[in-house]
Amino acid sequence: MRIRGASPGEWPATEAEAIAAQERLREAADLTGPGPAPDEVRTVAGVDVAYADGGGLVAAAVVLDAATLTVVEESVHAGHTDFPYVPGLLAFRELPSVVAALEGLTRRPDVLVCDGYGIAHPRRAGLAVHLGVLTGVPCYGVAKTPFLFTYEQPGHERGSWSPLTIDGEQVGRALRTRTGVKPVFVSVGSGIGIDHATALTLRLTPAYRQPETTRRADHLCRTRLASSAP
DNA sequence: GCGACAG
DNA sequence: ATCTTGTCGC
Repeated sequence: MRIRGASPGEWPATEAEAIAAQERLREAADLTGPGPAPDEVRTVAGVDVAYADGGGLVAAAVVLDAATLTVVEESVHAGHTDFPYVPGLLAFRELPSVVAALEGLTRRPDVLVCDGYGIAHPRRAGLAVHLGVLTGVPCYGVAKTPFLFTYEQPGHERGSWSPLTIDGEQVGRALRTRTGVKPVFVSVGSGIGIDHATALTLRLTPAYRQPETTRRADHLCRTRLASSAP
């Protein structure tokens, strides 16, 4: 898929620049409307990155058929990053390689699912917001561990959820994807509402806590990194 | 004031 | 994220 505006020319080099860029980005997010309903979603793409020592990395994008959860297409990109991991600035570390992996796809998926957060973020500009704005593809995030918000434990049953709150504002949901298993944290990025994001996530989790999209992408980049290690 | 903090 | 042994359960 082709991605516009991914020019590395004005990529932030410092934390201050990155934070300023996020303040502007949050204005660009499309947080209106429900976005595509699960039944309208034909293909879903998952993205993930695996890191080596010294900045080496492999990014992967995997497109699944939303109905059968079958792999339709895969793309990997081996590269590196100089941006360190800083809580709140994950996007600047992962985005360039993720975009490169997405550009290797021949199709434009209907929805994008990534690791980490969307608006459940200190500046409402998590990785899913960046990706959604940059690609124009409806995008949301599914994270495994809590970040900067408060929430009540959702019900024990698969499908139950509770709101994620920052200063009284709802920024996502703690969603139980498997009965009796720790919840995941869903927050929208751009182009899709939390209801459809929640419903789609449940369709993507027939057997495991994490969405199949994430599992496939994780396995792909991890395997590729291992087989290319020194 | 200090620490914690998606991956 | 990554580094790691054994262990419980289907």
